[in-house]
Amino acid sequence: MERLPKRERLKQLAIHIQENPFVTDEDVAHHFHVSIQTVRLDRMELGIPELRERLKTMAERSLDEVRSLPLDEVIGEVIDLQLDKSGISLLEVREEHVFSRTGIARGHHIFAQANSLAVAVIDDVIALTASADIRYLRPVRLGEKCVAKALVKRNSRGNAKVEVLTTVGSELVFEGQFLIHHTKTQEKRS
Amino acid sequence: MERLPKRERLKQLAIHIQENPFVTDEDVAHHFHVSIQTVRLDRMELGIPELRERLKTMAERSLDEVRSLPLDEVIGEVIDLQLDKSGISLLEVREEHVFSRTGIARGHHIFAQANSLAVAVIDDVIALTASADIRYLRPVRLGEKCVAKALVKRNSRGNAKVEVLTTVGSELVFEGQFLIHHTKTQEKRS
DNA sequence: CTACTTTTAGTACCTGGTAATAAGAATGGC
DNA sequence: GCCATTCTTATTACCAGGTACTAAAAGTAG
Repeated sequence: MERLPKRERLKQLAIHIQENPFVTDEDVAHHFHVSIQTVRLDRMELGIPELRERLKTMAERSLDEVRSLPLDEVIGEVIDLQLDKSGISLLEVREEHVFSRTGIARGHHIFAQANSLAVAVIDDVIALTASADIRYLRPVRLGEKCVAKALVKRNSRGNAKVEVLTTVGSELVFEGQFLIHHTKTQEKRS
Repeated sequence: MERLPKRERLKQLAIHIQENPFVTDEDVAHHFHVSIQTVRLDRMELGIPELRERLKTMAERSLDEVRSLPLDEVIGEVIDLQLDKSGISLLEVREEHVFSRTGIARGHHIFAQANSLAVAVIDDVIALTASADIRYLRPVRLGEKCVAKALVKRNSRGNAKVEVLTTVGSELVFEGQFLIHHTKTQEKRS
């Protein structure tokens, strides 16, 4: 590739990175026959984030689809729902939830119940789990009934903190603190 | 969180990272009340990659879905297709392909035509673009007809290199070298 | 030629690691 | 209790892929 005038190079560079988002500044520099410093200046000028930031954004995008659950996809049965306040759901552990040998429920099913309830309890069209701090206290077995109780601890604009406690009988088996990002509208279901 | 015996910590740590893939070793160390070195030893032992590797994998997963195009979603009209050899497609630039003011086609439509043809020309059930080295030579305008010609330059097991040249009339407007990953089967369409 | 713009290079620092080494602490068996 | 083993922690050197800043060199236009 021949060297381009700056304006043309900026244009081509933006396209190049857009279509090769895994590319390093060094690779771009080789491609356009300029120094790495020039590439970085160009990227700044174009407002294109560095490779690691781009990867992070793409990774987040990848997770968004997994985590965004409409109400009708809450894991378990919704027993009670007080939007922006609290909720309760029930999950009976069945064959497909457990490791085949041990009869112990796989952690991610327990998490899924809690996570989906945490999202569902937020009164907004779009609500996503941004982060979670969770704890498993006891294995859950085939046939046991998990009662997840969600409590909205805090709900500022765009961010909500939801605590979910899951019990079997009176015994606590799982607890989680979920940070939920949501759009700032206050009406999800009329 | 109380300190856990190693076996229990390994188990919990695996779950924690799985469900919080954006978490740093430092955060994990705080969470489990152990040193960062211990977390790293644990991660190694569990075979869990470092944060940046995880992000990269997730980002790649994010792109996979975008890039995988079945034949019936090739952008433009397939004129000729010699599997594992060559292909030709035609794209007429319409209103929805252009910037509203300038009548110039947005680059990514041109790319999409080429990319989808490059993927389609590979005789395999699953073929994905791994990387591309492309060049726009001339803007393409509303109403112009882009003829993309793909030529398979090399096709070893799992990897193929496909060159795509796009012309308007006899004028070259775009060229690209695509590296296509594919599963190693040799029969996509019987 | 001169003023301005662009490019290049170098330095210091950042983040989030890996790898290797070694000492300290904890644990279990005799 | 002692000793061997395992686990934990810390330190050092290094890596990759940057940002931020400074300054000199090169290029461009009037």
